[in-house]
Amino acid sequence: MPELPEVETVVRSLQPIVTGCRIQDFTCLWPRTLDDFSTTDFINHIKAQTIRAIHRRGKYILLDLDSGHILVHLRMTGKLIFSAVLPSQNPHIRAWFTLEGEQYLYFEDTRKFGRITFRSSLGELDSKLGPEPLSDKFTPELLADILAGTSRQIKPLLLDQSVIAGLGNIYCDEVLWHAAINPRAPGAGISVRKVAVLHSAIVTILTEAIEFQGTTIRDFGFQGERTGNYSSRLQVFGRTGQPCPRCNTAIVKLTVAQRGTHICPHCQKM
DNA sequence: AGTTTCACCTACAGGC
DNA sequence: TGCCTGTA
DNA sequence: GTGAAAC
Repeated sequence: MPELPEVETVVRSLQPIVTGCRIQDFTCLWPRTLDDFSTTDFINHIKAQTIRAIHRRGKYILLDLDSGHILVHLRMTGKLIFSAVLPSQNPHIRAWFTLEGEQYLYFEDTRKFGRITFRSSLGELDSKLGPEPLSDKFTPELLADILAGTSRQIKPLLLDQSVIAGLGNIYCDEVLWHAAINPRAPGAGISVRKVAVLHSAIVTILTEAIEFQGTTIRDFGFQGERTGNYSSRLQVFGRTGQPCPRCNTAIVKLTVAQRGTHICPHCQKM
């Protein structure tokens, strides 16, 4: 499940190899991969354009072209991989860009939830997403403001991409454990002290996860066989029944906002 | 506005 | 082994 | 992981 650190890892792995590449063609085997374009319309927008830069906004991969941008969202199982060959034996390849010089940027996606689209400008995307948690704009004061005004539960709030862009299920559980906050706690009720800890947990955990090239539980990978190494640093996610690293109480799994949620019932009391 | 449920798909783990 | 259910 | 539809 690619979240901010995984998407950032993909972007960094592709950055040195795709920038400067010229797009020759695009093939789509699963039409729904293209969000709101027919394959021919999409090709008309991107054809013969050069990829000038690759970056990330929230969980979106953005390929800047001479004119306009390709947006890629990996959702649950998507992978964007650069290769000189198209793995013909792989049944999960949904689409690919043919690049000049017999090279490919292919989109592999087991569950078919991932999406690719095109936008002339990024304004619309930017306005639907909340602040980047690793930008200077994301201050403890901003987080305090976000939480102060709402009775919404903290976990679904942090997962809402229009509130903060980039957190997903894994890192949400991790940061809440670090700040010792119950995932069902209303935003407005959280103490000033815990908000400060939560802010620094968000920044440090996302930063460290990027350094470890993300978390691989099952599906996440990039550039062939490479996988994330942050799995070994997880404190609560996927550790049901194991001792809390802080107090040794057994980690419990519950459901919050329809998502599997891992907490220490002692550290994260309501 | 906020919350809940469901749909979108495939693979795999666990129980029997 | 194989089916069914639940979960990512 | 996300968006639409329904309370």
